[in-house]
Amino acid sequence: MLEKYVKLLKENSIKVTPQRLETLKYLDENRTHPTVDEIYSELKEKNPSLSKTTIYNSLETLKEHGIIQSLTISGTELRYDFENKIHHHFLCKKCGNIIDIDIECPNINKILNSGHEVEEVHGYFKGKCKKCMKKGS
Amino acid sequence: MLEKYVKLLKENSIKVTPQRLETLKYLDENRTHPTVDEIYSELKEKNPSLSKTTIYNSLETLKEHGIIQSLTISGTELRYDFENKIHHHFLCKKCGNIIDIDIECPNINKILNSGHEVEEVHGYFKGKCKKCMKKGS
DNA sequence: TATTATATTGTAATTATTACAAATTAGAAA
DNA sequence: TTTCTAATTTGTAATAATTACAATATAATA
Repeated sequence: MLEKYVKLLKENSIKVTPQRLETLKYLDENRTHPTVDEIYSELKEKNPSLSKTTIYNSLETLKEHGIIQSLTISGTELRYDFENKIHHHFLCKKCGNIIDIDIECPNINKILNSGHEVEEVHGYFKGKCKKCMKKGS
Repeated sequence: MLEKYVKLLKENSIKVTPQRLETLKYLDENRTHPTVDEIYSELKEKNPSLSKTTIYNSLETLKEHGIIQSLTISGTELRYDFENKIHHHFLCKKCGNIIDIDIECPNINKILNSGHEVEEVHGYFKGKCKKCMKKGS
């Protein structure tokens, strides 16, 4: 069941540890762009000796290798995304949910031609989501 | 000299205070997307009794009224921009500079049609800037 | 000029993240 | 399988950004 994640780590020459596997599994199964604290709190249930520093370290390592990506959409805390392909995000200021927006960025080529070397592309929209709009208030 | 900023505040029915004027002036004259601390440190030179909380409050008020915008590009701290029209930004991971990228976002209409209400649009690119590329290393 | 709601100040609290040393462990080599 | 070592995990302490809040001061109105 964890084979998928073992493979991911080995392909990237990253040592396979239970903490890294569980972190990956959590991100894969929770596509809600969780915070470090959300990941930590959940995983600590099953592994009480888990340290939050380990979560920080694991996420950093996974990100460095391009396996996952981090979002700076909220401004106050980092959020993580198992999906590592470029896509956009919508943050609802009302309910706090972060919604995936699957659109291409047609501007990347312009940037590439500008002489800068692009490693990350982030498209963030912020406002009130469809659901919250319907609810009114 | 500060008339420009007085006008901006009055147009938005915001009380005119020296702190707000100086904050606006600083942002207008420093298009480097400064942090709260940078703004505070600089303005404190001329006004030693200035409180950092005031800078936070002023920036929040100005942002609420759409006079300035905040950037969450770095993830660890907010940055502020006098330019309030939609444009993109490039963060160089080497030198830390944030460069304005004047491109349109052709995707906004897609989002608007999706049922979400969009208040902010952020386009962030991260990597190594032209200058740092030339320097090598 | 007097009044009042709002803004500023200063301090303390909160929250996210990083630093770091000691203990543990994954994976290579014997 | 056992040993070894570099890398990882853990736990605590430190740092940094932001927010809360009460007391004081001030802008703008009457």
